[in-house]
Amino acid sequence: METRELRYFVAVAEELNFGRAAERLGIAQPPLSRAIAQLEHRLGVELLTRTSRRVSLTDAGEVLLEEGRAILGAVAAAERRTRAAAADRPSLVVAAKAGSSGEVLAKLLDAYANEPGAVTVELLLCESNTHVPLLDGRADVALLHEPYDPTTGLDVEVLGTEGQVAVMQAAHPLAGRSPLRMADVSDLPELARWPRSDGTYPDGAGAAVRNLTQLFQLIELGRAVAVLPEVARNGLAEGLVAVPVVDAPQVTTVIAWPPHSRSRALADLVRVATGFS
Amino acid sequence: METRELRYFVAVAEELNFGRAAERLGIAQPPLSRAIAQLEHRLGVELLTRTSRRVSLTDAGEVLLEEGRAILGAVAAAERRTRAAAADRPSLVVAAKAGSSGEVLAKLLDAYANEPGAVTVELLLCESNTHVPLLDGRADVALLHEPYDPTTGLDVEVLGTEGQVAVMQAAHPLAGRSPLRMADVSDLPELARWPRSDGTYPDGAGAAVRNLTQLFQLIELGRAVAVLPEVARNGLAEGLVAVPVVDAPQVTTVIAWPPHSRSRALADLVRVATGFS
DNA sequence: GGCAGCGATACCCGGCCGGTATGGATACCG
DNA sequence: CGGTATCCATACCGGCCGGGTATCGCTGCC
Repeated sequence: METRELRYFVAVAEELNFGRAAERLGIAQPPLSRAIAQLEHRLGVELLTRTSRRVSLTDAGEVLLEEGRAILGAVAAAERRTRAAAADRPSLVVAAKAGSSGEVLAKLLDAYANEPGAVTVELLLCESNTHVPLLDGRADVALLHEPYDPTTGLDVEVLGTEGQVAVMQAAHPLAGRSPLRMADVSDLPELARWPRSDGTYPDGAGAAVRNLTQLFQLIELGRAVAVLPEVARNGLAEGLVAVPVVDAPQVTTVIAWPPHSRSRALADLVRVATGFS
Repeated sequence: METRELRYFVAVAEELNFGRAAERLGIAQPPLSRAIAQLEHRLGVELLTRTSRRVSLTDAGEVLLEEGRAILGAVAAAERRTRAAAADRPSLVVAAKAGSSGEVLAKLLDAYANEPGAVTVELLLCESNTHVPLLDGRADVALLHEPYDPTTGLDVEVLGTEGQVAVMQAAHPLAGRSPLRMADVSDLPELARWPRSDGTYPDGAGAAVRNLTQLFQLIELGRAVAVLPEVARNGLAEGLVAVPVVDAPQVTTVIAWPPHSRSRALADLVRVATGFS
């Protein structure tokens, strides 16, 4: 199985439409049809059911889609890491969610910079899906928040745990009540909705947001309420309040990296990070 | 980067000889040279340094070798799992080291067979490197022993922990002393040597063994001594003794599976396994 | 029933992969 | 010190395959 075949199959499986997939791949539709047919023939497995009107995935196709995405990510990662290893000046790329864990990050970078043998550290600030750059090799290490960021297939060390608070306008009806429970906020029409890992939004009435800047703007306008880790209390804007949500899941901040990583710099960074837990 | 290029590069990187690598790949040497040169050109990175007499890996080459092996394993796994998903009768393949953990395994398989919705379970008995079939998709789940089996990149649940004993002839000079320390046995000329993951043996004087049958035969002949998990006491042959080694690392038996696994059958098996810890 | 959308088929062309032959460099040996 | 064996690179050629265009056949839908 060649990566070209996997790229083609993943495109078709995601679009569920040969024409659009071909366009996305920058080739014509007939060679794509043929490539998929060849792949199915070589595997001896039917991956897609085509009624000449609608394309859908078989069970085997679902499996190959998942595996294929992982492989394509690994290939991209391999290329990036190989090039990075050839660069004479070694460096570490740290992925983190913009806005969140700013203090932990600052402390970590300061502490690491004082290490003997510290290398250049680049920051990769993400809006969401902070784990993705780790999987495709754009980052060497990431700060993630369980249970919101997926960590399967990654090595992790726990840095800390905290509860969550509901952030809202001081004038909000719930602002006076304390403590809150999840049931109090989960039905709010203005509860913020975050994108899923595929970029789509879950159904619901609340505001669809993509990053913390958007979110706080909407909260200040009274158009949104959000449940966030406790650190969000720090530097809260005028007119906003944070109310503890006692039964919200605990948020665990972890430092994560791809398995098999053997870089000295990464090991140092992780050691420093876990040192001041 | 195509998997063909990765296969070629991994072959050359492992053989460090274009001729032998080409032979192993079943192609002639010149196309292989060209393919590697093209790969280097496209990556913009020198992967191998060739003096027309000796080939060696650059730092970037080392990285790509490691990543490439993982990718090729993942590709093989994807093919196997896709085919398995197409088979109408689902089944689970469990990898385990032959001879070791026999009781745990028997209990586990019995308990799982009584589960509602249990699927057929196949056993894949390995001599060593039990984790490999997990990485290349020949197995869905494995029983591993930390710290001897690598578990990076796998999801694991701990099943149990035990100490280790030194197994030797009853006539051995150390047989009377109890307890032993690692220092007592680590210098023994007849201490058994196990293969590393690449199949080569570490240097040393002891007997080179590949599986437990060989090992016990050599121990009975007085040609070997081995440090093994405590379960090895059970059913020890006549004339052999097991002496506790107090400072040997604790052996943890874990059940491990590839991350992202979403099969119902696997989840059931893991639940059953952790249930009777 | 006509039409639009979509995948499959037919056929052609060019590039690339793989082959053989050979050159050039280096270590080894007499 | 020259000969030779070894090993990788280069040169060149042929066939296969991936990609293109044109077109057909099927299926919902107005």
